[in-house]
Amino acid sequence: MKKKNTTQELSGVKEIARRANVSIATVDRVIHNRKGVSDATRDKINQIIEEIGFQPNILASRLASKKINRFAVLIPNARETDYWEAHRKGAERAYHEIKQYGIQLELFLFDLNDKQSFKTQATAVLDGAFHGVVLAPSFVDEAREFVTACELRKLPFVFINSDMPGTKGLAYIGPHLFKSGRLGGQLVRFGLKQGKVLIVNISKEIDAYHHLLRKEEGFRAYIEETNRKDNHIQIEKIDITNTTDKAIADALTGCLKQHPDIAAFFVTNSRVRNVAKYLDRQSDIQSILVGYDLIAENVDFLKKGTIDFLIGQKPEEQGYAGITTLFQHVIAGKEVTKEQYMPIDIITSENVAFYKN
Amino acid sequence: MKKKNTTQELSGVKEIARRANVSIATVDRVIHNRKGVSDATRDKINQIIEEIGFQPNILASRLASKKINRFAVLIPNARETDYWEAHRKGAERAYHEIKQYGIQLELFLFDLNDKQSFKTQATAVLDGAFHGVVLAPSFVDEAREFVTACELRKLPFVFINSDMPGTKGLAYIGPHLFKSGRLGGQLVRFGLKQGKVLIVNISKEIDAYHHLLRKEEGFRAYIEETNRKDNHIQIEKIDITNTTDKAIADALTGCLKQHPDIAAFFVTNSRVRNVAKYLDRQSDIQSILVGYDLIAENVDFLKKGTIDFLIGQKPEEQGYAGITTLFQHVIAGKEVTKEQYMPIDIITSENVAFYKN
DNA sequence: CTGAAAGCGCTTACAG
DNA sequence: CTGAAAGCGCTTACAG
Repeated sequence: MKKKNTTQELSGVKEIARRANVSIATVDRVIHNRKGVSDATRDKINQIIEEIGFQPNILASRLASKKINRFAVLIPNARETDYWEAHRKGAERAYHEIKQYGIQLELFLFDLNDKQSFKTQATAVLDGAFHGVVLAPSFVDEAREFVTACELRKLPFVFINSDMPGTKGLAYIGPHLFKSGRLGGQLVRFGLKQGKVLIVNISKEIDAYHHLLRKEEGFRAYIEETNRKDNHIQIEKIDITNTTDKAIADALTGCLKQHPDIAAFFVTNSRVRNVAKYLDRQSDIQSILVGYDLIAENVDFLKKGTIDFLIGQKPEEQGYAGITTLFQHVIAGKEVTKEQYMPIDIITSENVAFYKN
Repeated sequence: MKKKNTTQELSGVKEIARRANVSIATVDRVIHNRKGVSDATRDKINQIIEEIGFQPNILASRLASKKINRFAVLIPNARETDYWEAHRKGAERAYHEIKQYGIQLELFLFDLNDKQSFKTQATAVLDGAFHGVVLAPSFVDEAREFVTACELRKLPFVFINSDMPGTKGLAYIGPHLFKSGRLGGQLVRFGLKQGKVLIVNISKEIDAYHHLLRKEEGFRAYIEETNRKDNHIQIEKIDITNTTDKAIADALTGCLKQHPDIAAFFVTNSRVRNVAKYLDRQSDIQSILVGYDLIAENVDFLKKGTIDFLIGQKPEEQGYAGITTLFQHVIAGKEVTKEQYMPIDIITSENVAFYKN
């Protein structure tokens, strides 16, 4: 049998119970804010907890408790690109690290081209008896409705990839959209000393996707700042809401006919692949191209030289941090950082090998 | 009292013991390769472990075991810059996440300008009864001697920041030095369409610091590749081993007298701050400056525009991964990745705010 | 070479 | 409102 360590019996529920002259069951009740404890006892115990700086042993706690916590992940499916695949992988990586603590993970994937699928999946989450949810609020109105329901049910939620200011989310994990746009401006400026640059927004619903517009604003802000000195850059812009290859090509052709002197392109999302594909065919054009996200097609164009810079948004880390943030809040009961801005990675053909996503 | 869960008693030492007709103490002996078990029993138990895919519950294991594992961190002190401070912070962050598993951490800091201090600290580590060590092999010969001693004592070690090919380290965690140099070449090339670039190595002992030379090689390789097309870039180089402000300024002045047409500088380490300080005083010079590491002074020059790009080497993550790698190997008994190349971050004035180190 | 039993620091029914 | 005791899945002396 084991000798009991009598020298440093200075922490733990047992010591608290001893000092308060109660049983450890009562201490446990206070620690977990369960009812059925007199105010006097509660106060006394809380004071002792303060005094000795009690930190519960999470190992023992999880081992003894058979309670299961269920987390839901509500994000787009990865039908079109592997961008959202990375979020999923990150969430699952975090899950594997903490599942021993009695966590279960469930994925709810919706179609980025179908609002209704978001609603369906969101309802499934609400019906599912979860203890926390990580979501990408891709459809603004629907997402707002969903998180309102979460608030009612006291179901904690974390935003990833883009946020919804004004909601009571536990945290936002993703890029600072405006500053990410500013960085795009700077990158274009490194290559383009003077001339015309085209901002390209490509998305089915550009009203809803205001996160693209926040990038555009950042981009404009940076360029305008530099223009105060030399006024060398002119900005044009185009919104493309029909996302087929052909429609995008036609839109760009139309635009270039109007502005044949466009020397640089800034594409506000991973759709830069479409612009790259288009430019690649016009073999005579040698323009600067900056866009977003390390999806496979984009990386090919980066290596080929068609794309100069990709801005990385760390989707894998977003997924990972979404889950660990829930864990910190729900299981460990710790304070979490409300705004978790990811580093905005600059990727070129020379360092792309070291970035997974 | 609790009801026992009788439905899924399909894993765990108890089940193994039941199937093997032995006690759980014997199962424990086999799991931990302790001796005092007959071959027949051992084989039978191992087979059952295979069969049911036994995964020990690390929570229960660490809770029951009062064993302490001690890790040592052997890195430079942060006297001159906060670069090595970041390594320390990363190691301590990892430590706080896993200390509940019975880990202790001890720091052994040496002076980058004093080989002897490395030797002293290395000896202290060897004398200290550790179960793992993370080290920066800043002094090549001394580090080689140290890790040879580690191998003899079966003390696992992990390299961070720069590696020592040919040693039996558990892992290397840091940048791919050659490719980091190539990236430097690409960044210079973005701004310099043609002209002369100066490679600057600044370090007390440049023979020992061959990691600077591996960056130089990468840089040259990239520039030579682009030169095959247009031959627009000429490379000069200078090694500065006297690292006082004045000596560096004098060396640069001498060099610029010889080559007044130098239009870009590539500094192979965090000493780019010295070059920036120098260039800042020659207010007429508008050259491109690329260097390494997000130390405070460098960041100031980046924001000011004196430095165009900083290449980040993720010191904090290096320290963090060093400790978690040891943990995975020593505590969790898992395979670890031998080469853990960090992403090579490109930092500009616009995205610097989102990188801590 | 092997086993019975106490213990790690908590949580959970159950009884009062 | 409160406590005694069993249990989580392991590890550790100790006795044989």
